[in-house]
Amino acid sequence: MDAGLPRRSDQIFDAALTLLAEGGYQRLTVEGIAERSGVHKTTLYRWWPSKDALLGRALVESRLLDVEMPDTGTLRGDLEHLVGSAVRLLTAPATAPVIAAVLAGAGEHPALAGHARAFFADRLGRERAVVDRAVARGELPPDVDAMLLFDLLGGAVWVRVLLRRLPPDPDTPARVVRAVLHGLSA
Amino acid sequence: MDAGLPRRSDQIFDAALTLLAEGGYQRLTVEGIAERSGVHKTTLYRWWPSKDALLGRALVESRLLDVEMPDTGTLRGDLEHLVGSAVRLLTAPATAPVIAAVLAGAGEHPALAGHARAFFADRLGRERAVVDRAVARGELPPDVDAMLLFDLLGGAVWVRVLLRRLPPDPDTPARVVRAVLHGLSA
Amino acid sequence: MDAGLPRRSDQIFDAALTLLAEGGYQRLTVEGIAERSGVHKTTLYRWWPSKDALLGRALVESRLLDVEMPDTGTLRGDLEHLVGSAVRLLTAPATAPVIAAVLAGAGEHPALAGHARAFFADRLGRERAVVDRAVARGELPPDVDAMLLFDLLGGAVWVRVLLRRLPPDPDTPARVVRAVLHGLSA
Amino acid sequence: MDAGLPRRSDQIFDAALTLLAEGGYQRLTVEGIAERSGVHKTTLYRWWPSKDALLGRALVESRLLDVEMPDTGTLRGDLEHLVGSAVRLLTAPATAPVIAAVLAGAGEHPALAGHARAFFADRLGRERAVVDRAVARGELPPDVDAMLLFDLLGGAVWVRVLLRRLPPDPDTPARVVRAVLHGLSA
DNA sequence: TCGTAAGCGAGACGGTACGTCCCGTCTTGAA
DNA sequence: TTCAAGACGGGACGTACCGTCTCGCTTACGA
Repeated sequence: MDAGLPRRSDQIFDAALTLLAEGGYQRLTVEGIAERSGVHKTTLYRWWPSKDALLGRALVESRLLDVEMPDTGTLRGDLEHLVGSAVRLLTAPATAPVIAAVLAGAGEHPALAGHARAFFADRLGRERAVVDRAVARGELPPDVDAMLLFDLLGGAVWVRVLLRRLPPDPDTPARVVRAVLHGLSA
Repeated sequence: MDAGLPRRSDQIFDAALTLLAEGGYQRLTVEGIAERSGVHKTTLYRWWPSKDALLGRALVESRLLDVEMPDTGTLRGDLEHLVGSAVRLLTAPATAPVIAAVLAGAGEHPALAGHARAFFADRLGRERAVVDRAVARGELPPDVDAMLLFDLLGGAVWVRVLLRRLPPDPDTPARVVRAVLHGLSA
Repeated sequence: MDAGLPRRSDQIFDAALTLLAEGGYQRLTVEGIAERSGVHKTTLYRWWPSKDALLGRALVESRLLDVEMPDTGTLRGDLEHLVGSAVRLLTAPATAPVIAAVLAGAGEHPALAGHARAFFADRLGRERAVVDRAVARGELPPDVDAMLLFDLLGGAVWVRVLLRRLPPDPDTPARVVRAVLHGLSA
Repeated sequence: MDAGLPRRSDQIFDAALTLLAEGGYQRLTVEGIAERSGVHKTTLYRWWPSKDALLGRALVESRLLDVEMPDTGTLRGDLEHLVGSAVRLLTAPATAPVIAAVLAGAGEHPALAGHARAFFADRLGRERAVVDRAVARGELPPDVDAMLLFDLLGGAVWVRVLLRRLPPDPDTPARVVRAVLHGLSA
């Protein structure tokens, strides 16, 4: 896809994500990555200008945060699937610490924030297919604001899991989807 | 609330928040706070175990993140007001970096995360009054899930402002509130 | 005499000079000094801006290169004594490597060169006493150029020992002194 | 003299000596020579085991340090000429840093030291002609110690120029030669 | 009122990580 | 097959903060 990567880029990315998940962004150090991946620190700086650049690339290269787009035949089914995926991403031991760390770091590190933004943009692009099918089926009006739809869904999951730290609840996807589709007013 | 604070705690808190706003969490250093507040580094460590603890306390002490609860007479009005406040909090130069920094730190420092959680819980408690009035006016069903309501609103704002970094848009509050009240389905 | 020195300056200076004698200027590293002296590298940089500054100070502080000024009663005796001292300084296992390293380094490091210069100036000042006594005894004309005298003596020793690497010869002092006092012409 | 030299050895030697004169031994780097001479670093290491070996060879190849042997008809004239040459060699912008660098390197690198020693030996060999003529003219006794003669002259110049860093003085050659020929005693 | 203890300024220190420079070796691909 | 290009492991550099520590001064309170 794009040009050069160091020979042992796999070990490097693995090391970066593992350390990130283990100790958070704070304890993710270039020297740690070097040691863990068996590569010299100098080599890391040869390829990436900073820890963040390396991490961003590692996130893209690993398919860790990829979400499969559902096609259940109904909008409700697709959305519940997506919400479930989001909850899983935010809670599974393999992914939760990575996401938490990236988004924690994004606050301070513009580079990380950029990566996060690109991630969301890409995801939204793929989510639009779900919306398009729903519009074709007449489940959503043709002028529906797809971004708002996913922001409501994703934002709620986000707040509940990461900020409120609510315990997992199997009903959450259904309730959130229902609220977004039909509203909460009397 | 709890006991001791050093003599010049005001200067210290000011210094901390100012530096935070100026340079982000990254450039908020204990030595910087010490220098800026005319207090010795040792003194800071005497009173707070870490930078984050100091910062957490500074946030509580300053009323920077306080939000006034609206009472416009209609649910829609109250909610739009709250969404507007949230957007402002997340974008105003004085508060945005502070929030970003807190959430950055929260990922790594349980103490800060606790502060953040408490902040959300407290806010929700005060927001319930808005919901109660709406229920009394028949604008919301009595069994409405108030937390979900505010999570949808807040989460969408959150995602759009912090993760997607959308440019400010005066229509956002109205559109988000309408979507949450009436749903997006056809 | 002059102000601050770190607590363990003795160990530091010892470490510096030992490493210098052992491995030459090349292998004299700040990290090596730190390790050897049980002091942290940061501490060294707190007190001296560079390796050279530290080394210069170490040379002054240790009295390694001090030479006792003779007073044998005759000029010839005094000078032979001084030449012998110089030869010894340039050949003794404890001092030769240090001098070699300093003067090797002086070529590239102005700071070291400055220290060397100061050393020679100081030495010359003390050597003048020998000349003054000789003048008083009538062994030297009152307008004798003391610096030239010692430069001839010292320079010859220098060239023979360090540049020509001649093997030690017990007659050298006498021959050099005689040549300088009476000349070589027919 | 000895076998192989890389194709662009001229550029390489030029680059080495230029960089040496420009920035001193310190800033003479293999990578710098490679870049400057348009040759790859690997090539340099193929032909010379070290920076110093390369430098030594470059010095021999360039005739930079050659000194023409005078024949003025008098010993005093010849010697003053030689002393003047030495002073010039040690102070001229083109040669001074080279000499300083060689002697810096000589302390640590036997190869360079060998070059230096050979240089002095060769020089002395050619200087003997001056002495022989003077003996023939009766200006020096037949058993004069030629090496000592030149060591006194050269050493004094050495000390004054390199160690004491005395400012240039047109009288120096005459005074030094007179002292060496006739002595300093009353 | 006076001593004793807490608060504080001052700053040396060990320590971790940073990002950089250059060294000398090793690998690879094209001529 | 040779040799350019250059990636790599490695060592040291000098810097920024961290959090700990010891030392005295001063301020205030309680006996």
